[in-house]
Amino acid sequence: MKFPKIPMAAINRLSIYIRALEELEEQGIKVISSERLAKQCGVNPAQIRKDLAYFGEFGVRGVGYRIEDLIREIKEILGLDRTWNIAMIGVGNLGSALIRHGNFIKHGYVFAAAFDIDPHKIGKRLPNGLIIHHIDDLEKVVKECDIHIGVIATPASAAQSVANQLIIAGVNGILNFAPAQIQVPECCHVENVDFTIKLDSIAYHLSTSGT
Amino acid sequence: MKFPKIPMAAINRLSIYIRALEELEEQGIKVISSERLAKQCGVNPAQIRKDLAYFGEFGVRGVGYRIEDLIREIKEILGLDRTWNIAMIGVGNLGSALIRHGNFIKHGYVFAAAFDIDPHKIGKRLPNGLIIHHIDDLEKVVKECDIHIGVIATPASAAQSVANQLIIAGVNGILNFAPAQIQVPECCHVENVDFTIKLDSIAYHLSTSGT
DNA sequence: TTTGTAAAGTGAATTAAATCACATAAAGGG
DNA sequence: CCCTTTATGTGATTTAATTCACTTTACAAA
Ligand SMILES: NC(=O)c1ccc[n+]([C@@H]2O[C@H](COP(=O)([O-])OP(=O)(O)OC[C@H]3O[C@@H](n4cnc5c(N)ncnc54)[C@H](O)[C@@H]3O)[C@@H](O)[C@H]2O)c1
Ligand SMILES: NC(=O)c1ccc[n+]([C@@H]2O[C@H](COP(=O)([O-])OP(=O)(O)OC[C@H]3O[C@@H](n4cnc5c(N)ncnc54)[C@H](O)[C@@H]3O)[C@@H](O)[C@H]2O)c1
Repeated sequence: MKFPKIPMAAINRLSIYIRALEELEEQGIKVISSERLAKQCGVNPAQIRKDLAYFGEFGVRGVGYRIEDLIREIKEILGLDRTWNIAMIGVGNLGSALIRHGNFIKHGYVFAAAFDIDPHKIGKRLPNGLIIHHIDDLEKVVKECDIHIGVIATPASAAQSVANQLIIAGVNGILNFAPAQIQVPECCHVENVDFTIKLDSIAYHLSTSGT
Repeated sequence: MKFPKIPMAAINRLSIYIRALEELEEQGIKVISSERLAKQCGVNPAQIRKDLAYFGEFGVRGVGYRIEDLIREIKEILGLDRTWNIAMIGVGNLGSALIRHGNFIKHGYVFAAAFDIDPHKIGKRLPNGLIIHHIDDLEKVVKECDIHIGVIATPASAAQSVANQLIIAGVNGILNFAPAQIQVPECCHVENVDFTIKLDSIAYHLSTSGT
């Protein structure tokens, strides 16, 4: 295959495929066809084959994909053949729930540091052992802990300033939970999570389908 | 305009526009052009005009959009000219953080009931006054409280069974936080929220841009 | 070894979405 | 009252993503 632009949607689907493949592997299944995998993921079989074809040939014609190998290959494509250290900014309601959550570590994401601006929280120790640092120590701690991803769980009003601090500290990947549109330079990649947009979409569907 | 299929992406953008418009309104601005709004939302101006054109004509040529009116119109399009009662299923880490969060009510989403299966939690009262019901009382409570949306915040292993119960209870809108692909009938609309997919996307970008 | 079959890989066709570019309409000033 | 400015609304165009349909290849059974 030549040099195609890879659709972002394809990247996101790779994550979905991994989830399904890991589940199948747990069930002891060794090999799967694009057709069966597609059914499980709710997509078109050709879609799976094309998504994978952007990166190489991973299947065996007439047989299917060896699950163990495919998981490893996709993880390599996505950069998940390593762990990623994450900084949590804003240890409130949501931030502490995320840190407490055990699922991230299973996928190689490690909360390696936490930050807040509230004097009552600074210095406190979280259940998992992390100490809450002052946001002004961000740059120092990011270096020390080799952090590459920042999660913004502050109020929306602080989101842009926190993003700026992250970028100065050399963090180029941001997961933003605040309902704010943050501006970052080219080098930085931001993903936004906004539950209310999802709820709005549900509300739209319920309204238009006569419920 | 005739009868175009409306892209789902357009619906999601309407939510984004509302957020921006509400912010502008707070700043005392009355009227805005598609160009300025587009800048703020990080999209193409023609995109905004086209998205709105699916539903009618809301602007004034040569002038722009009256912000107050446009907010009202978009809310009506999305079905946000009312409140929506929500049931939280699974009052754990994440579920309780969501219930505690004040932002949903501002957008007209009300947590009207909470459910769990853990005997230690059933009957307990949450900070906001809600009592945690047993999941088996779902159908009854859904009727009593006029609930139309269910939020699944249980472990992935319980997600499908909870979804089934929601549908039997007559809930046709589901926001699913569990990392599971749930199957529902045509009449039901599901939105999935999976943070690890977003993290995977960040990892991919960091890996491929030589960081 | 040969042959039948299953399923990956892929160029072509289709479908969908985003953007352009211009005709159109409102507002304001001379 | 007309002319200029401005920004919407939209058909045409471009770009992107998905799906189809066929070719290729590996394997297994005879
Ligand atoms: N909690 C939820 O369920 C939920 C759901 C959707 C969206 N969100 C969004 O996530 C964000 C966090 O929500 P929350 O409920 O945890 O809020 P919260 O108020 O409980 O926590 C916010 C934390 O950020 C800290 N903070 C404020 N400014 C800061 C700064 N400049 N640097 C570092 N820390 C700072 C505060 O001290 C506080 O501890 C908000 O933007 C909210 O809109 C939350
Ligand atoms: N906490 C997070 O930050 C986070 C992040 C991403 C995804 N998730 C996902 O959200 C879900 C919930 O996460 P959590 O951290 O809150 O887990 P949790 O274990 O803290 O809470 C789950 C709750 O669901 C209840 N439950 C289990 N089976 C049930 C059933 N059949 N009916 C009703 N209630 C039931 C449990 O009793 C428990 O109270 C999980 O699927 C998790 O993977 C959580």
